Amino acid sequence: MVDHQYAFKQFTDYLRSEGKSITPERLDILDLVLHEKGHFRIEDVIRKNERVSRATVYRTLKTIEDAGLIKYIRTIHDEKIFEVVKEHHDHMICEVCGKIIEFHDPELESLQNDICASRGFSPTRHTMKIFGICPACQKRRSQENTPA
Amino acid sequence: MVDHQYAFKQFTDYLRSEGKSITPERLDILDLVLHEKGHFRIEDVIRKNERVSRATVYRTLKTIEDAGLIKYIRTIHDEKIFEVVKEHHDHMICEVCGKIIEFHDPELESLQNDICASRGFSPTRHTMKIFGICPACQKRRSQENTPA
DNA sequence: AAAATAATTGAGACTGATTCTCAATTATTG
DNA sequence: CAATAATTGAGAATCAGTCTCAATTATTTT
Ligand SMILES: [Mn+2]
Ligand SMILES: [Mn+2]
Ligand SMILES: [Zn+2]
Ligand SMILES: [Zn+2]
Repeated sequence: MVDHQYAFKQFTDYLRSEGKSITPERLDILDLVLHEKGHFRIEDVIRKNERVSRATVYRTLKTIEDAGLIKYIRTIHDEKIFEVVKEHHDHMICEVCGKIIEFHDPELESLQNDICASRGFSPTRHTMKIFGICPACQKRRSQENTPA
Repeated sequence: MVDHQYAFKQFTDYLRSEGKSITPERLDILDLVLHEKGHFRIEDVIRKNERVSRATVYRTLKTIEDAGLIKYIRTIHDEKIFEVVKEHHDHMICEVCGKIIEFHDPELESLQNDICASRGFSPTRHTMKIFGICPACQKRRSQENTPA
């Protein structure tokens, strides 16, 4: 999904450009994060790392975020959920099962830019979350409401 | 901006429909909240209320939120910011001064619905935040970069 | 209106998440 | 390699938010 080689270069370049050290802890966390599929929580990273301390996990996730390699969203329950930054996309979040569906729509993006332009606002990034019910949960519900 | 009379009715109706009591604490908090202009933080409400306990402020804001009269967004620094629910709108948030600009665009809304429909997702609500630089901060910046 | 019942409140303890402190360790620089 | 600067780990501290439970207040019932 994401070129690890390239991500490591991005990260080390970022560290150097900021005068930060390249430490095994930082590289380990990045490696772990790159191997996560989809969305993950901080506690996942803490647990999967016997080696690196909790404090450093927090510090390093922040650093990786600052480097632009990961970002986070908030679920309906306000939980922080991280993900590796790929192409830009937005999210649909199921209020029943919590499933997160990613989508991207160029028309939507350009419309947003138009809206900003019309107000003299210079956008750098955005987040959009649509809450609702995913197809699977809709099906499950309609079945429950139609007993045999 | 919002009809207080009507908001109180909405709230008391909600409380009754849920078998909840109509208490002076709840009415006080709602009143305070309705008098807030724009966006406010929980701590604002706690401070402005010598009378009502912290726990009850939290509980009551949750109740008012459940009644659909307020909602919250997260700033760039992850602070919870409440606001009284008016017509639906989205937000532009200035990364320099923190200013929150509200906007509404029907085209954007219908496009979102189309996108959901095309994926079989049944939307109930959404939040969209565009981060960037507001007109005022843009002007300030360009002036600073053009010394006399 | 008083009694009985049900819900709410306040104070402070508690929780879980995140940040901080600082001495010990490790990376970088020349 | 020595000197210097940055990072780390362990646990203390902080912070927002939640919980407990006895005392209080609202609602419902006689
Ligand atoms: Mn995603
Ligand atoms: Mn708003
Ligand atoms: Zn679902
Ligand atoms: Zn601004």
